Amino acid sequence: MVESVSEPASESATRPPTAQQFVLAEVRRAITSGELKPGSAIRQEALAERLEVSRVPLREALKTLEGEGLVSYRAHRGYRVAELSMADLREVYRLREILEAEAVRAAMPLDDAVFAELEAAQALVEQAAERGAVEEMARANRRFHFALYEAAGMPRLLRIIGTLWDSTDAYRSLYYAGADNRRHVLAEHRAALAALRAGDAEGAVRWFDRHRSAAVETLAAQLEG
Amino acid sequence: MVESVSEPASESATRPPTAQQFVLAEVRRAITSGELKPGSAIRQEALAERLEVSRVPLREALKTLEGEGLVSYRAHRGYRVAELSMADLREVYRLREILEAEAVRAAMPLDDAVFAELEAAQALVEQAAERGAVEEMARANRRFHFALYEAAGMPRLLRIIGTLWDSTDAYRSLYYAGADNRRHVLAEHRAALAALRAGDAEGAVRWFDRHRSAAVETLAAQLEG
DNA sequence: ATCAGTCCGACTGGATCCAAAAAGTAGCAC
DNA sequence: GTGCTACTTTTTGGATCCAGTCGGACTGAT
Repeated sequence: MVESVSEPASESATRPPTAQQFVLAEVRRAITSGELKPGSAIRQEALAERLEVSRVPLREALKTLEGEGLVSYRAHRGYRVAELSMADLREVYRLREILEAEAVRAAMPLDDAVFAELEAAQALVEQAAERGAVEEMARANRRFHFALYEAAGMPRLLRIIGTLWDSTDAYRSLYYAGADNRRHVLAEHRAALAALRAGDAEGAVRWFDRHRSAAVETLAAQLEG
Repeated sequence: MVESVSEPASESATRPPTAQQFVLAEVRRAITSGELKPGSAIRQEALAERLEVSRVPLREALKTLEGEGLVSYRAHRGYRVAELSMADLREVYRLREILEAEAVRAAMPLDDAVFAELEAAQALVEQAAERGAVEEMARANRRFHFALYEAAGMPRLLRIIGTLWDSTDAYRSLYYAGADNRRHVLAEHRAALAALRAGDAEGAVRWFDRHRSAAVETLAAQLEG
């Protein structure tokens, strides 16, 4: 890799101030994008070399990912990319159902800034869906949901929901790959947004529940078949 | 430290197979027991020396604790023992309310082995309470609650609840220090257990809610005053 | 041919050393 | 006396090196 001396911000966005943060972001991306396959062993030396750092920051990043459940670890055997069983997938979605409902309720009533952010994010989701840009849609979708969850003002809840999302990110892109699914997402977002505008928290919660159910059932069918 | 060659199990229980696991357990204990005070900086060199390991395994243990929210971290400034604001404390208890209710419902109906474990744990809680053994009571109490939550068969949920407990462990001991509080705990446990025996999940959930409310309100009064 | 035991290679775990960043301190100008 | 700057100290971040463990391959016996 060519390292510019005077311009540190050469590659995508600014590179984090420490190697472990850089590695953390990079490995998380590789896992959630499916580039590193579930169940596969992580060879520290090889991966560290590929990222041009030593094993020390890599190991610290892996410890963080272990805490998030993205990798599993056994002493003297190293790290593996975590595998999600069907039971795990359903558990994650069940927990999201409970926790995101709480977040939505706690976020109400929403102020104008939140609505603005929700609408901006939704516009991006729509654009990406139209173009079939799966990765971009996943990003915009996350921004949409988390704009709402952040408004709850519950940092720990936000963090937990975030880790639940991370652990299923690889599957989410799979879901967005279907054009029908993308249409569903848009319709559900719009309906939830309308409920939120009407100040109807329970209505929005119900739409988000449908939103998740549709995703998990589709994925379950796809993965089992 | 004197290391026996033939008998590795010299100090309390068997020492973990890796230094980082040993350090993790030790630092977690020090934080949850209040030995390391909230807000204080963690000097890696000093702490590593005290535990007779190098900074590397200590740093990996701290990364794990960061994931659990027991310490906070800022690049180039190091780790600090996390401070719980009143808002944090209330958020933790609110999340526990939601998640533990889910665990109780999912655990029903309980089989005999779970009842046996619950009763064994409760007996220990009663004994410890009578003797005013705060630390021991905290341990037995945790065993009681988690026997129930484990029965839900939801590993991620169990883990999340565990981290929420960890983050408030230091306060829990404070609560148990009051004789009145200990009496409350016993009564609430007994009532919840009776509801569980009757197959009444919602009744048990209500008792656990009271259980937590009593604790958080008492603590709030104590900490604000 | 199968299985037990041993050995060797590969990989992880940990210690030490070095680099870089932040915090503290002293000196200087105003 | 105050505020800024340069320098020193302290502490964290990272690289390299060594030790310990695990798993598989090889050997030999039954």
